[in-house]
Amino acid sequence: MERPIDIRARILEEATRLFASQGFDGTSIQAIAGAVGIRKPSVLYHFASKELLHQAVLDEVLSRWNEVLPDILLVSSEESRFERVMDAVTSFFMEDPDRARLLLREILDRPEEMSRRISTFVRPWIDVVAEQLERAKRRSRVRESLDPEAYAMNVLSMIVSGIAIVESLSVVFRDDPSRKSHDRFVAEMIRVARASLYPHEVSADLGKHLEPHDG
Amino acid sequence: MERPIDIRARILEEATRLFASQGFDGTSIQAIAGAVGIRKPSVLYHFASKELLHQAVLDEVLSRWNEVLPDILLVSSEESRFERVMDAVTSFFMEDPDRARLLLREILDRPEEMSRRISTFVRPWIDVVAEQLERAKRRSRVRESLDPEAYAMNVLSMIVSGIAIVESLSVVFRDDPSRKSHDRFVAEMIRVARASLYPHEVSADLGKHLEPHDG
DNA sequence: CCTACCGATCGGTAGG
DNA sequence: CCTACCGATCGGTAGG
Repeated sequence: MERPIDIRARILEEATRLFASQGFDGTSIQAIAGAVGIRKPSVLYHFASKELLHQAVLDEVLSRWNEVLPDILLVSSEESRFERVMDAVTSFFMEDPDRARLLLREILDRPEEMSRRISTFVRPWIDVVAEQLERAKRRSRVRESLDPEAYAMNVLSMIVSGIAIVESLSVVFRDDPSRKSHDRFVAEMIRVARASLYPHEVSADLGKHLEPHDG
Repeated sequence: MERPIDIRARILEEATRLFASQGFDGTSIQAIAGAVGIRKPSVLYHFASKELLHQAVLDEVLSRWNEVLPDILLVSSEESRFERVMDAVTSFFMEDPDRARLLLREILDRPEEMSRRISTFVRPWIDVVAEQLERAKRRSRVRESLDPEAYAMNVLSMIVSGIAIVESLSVVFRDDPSRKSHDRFVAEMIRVARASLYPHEVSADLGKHLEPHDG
């Protein structure tokens, strides 16, 4: 039972989990090896250095991001593009909150390196979305006072950070059934993003991302 | 010139800066000693262990928080309380973005410990603000669909995270005069928080936090 | 993929 | 506040 299958993938999996929760400096190769069930030099056989393993973990997250986003930009009509992108980004990070924690840590740990990555991976579709919002503004379909680029970056930042830390924030809620306050926080995050976009009240289908939890 | 004055305060100052930018695990006592201009064991004379220094750094940030917030809650009228608290929180973290980075790192590194601290330091005034928002909702002064507790936590999360990482996100803007895109991001953050609160368009005095940079 | 081992650095102590 | 030093752990290598 449970044959090795692909040790390299197992190392990446555990490294992702540990880097996300303990940080790069807080995670030893020893700890990763232990989680996989092998010895330290075996990890270094598959990834020549800790830094290269770190790059591989980041590359995996960013390449999955690149699998999802371009399709959505192409497929969506201009009208629904922003909503679709926001839904896709939210789903992407809620699917595995370690992605959000990992990227947030990277921004804190290596701000200049991540600035370059953001230019490469984020700017292209921020540009597309911002352009669409700009046009929508001229047609008065979104608020006059909205700053399209700044708005798009704020929504992205809010989603990534929010999903990364929601578990620790949930203690504040007077709720109890564990998962409930997590969902309330995320649903309100989406409401804030939408409500600050449109000039009028909207009662859109909030909370659609939460369905998997509800059953 | 530049006499020692208070070495203990200097250690706290450099430790705060380094913990915020490199993280706890990424900062050695050696590095802190070097920044202060003393030797490693001298740091450990003033703070018996790295962990105790870490606690002292956090305690200082949280006690400054406690100096500012309670007064604002007491002084503000119920009508303006939320706006006042949001302004105070924004000012607090923009005054020294290391505070935001430090707290964000703590939430990522020690989620359970920080949950307890959040219960102690944040919940009390989230409760007050949420109660006010609840009453305002009944009087239809804020949006029907708004979840007061979740909204307050989202705004707090957005402010802390946004200020912590704004420098890395600013590369996306087509701006150039360096500081400008930083300000645009923060101004839009405040606009998003306000616009998603009220049922009607508001043209409040946005960007008042940005004055120090402009003048 | 392992055992055995490397120099460097870690947090921390002794003793002044 | 310093020099000198401790054991433990770090990332990484040799060699099979």
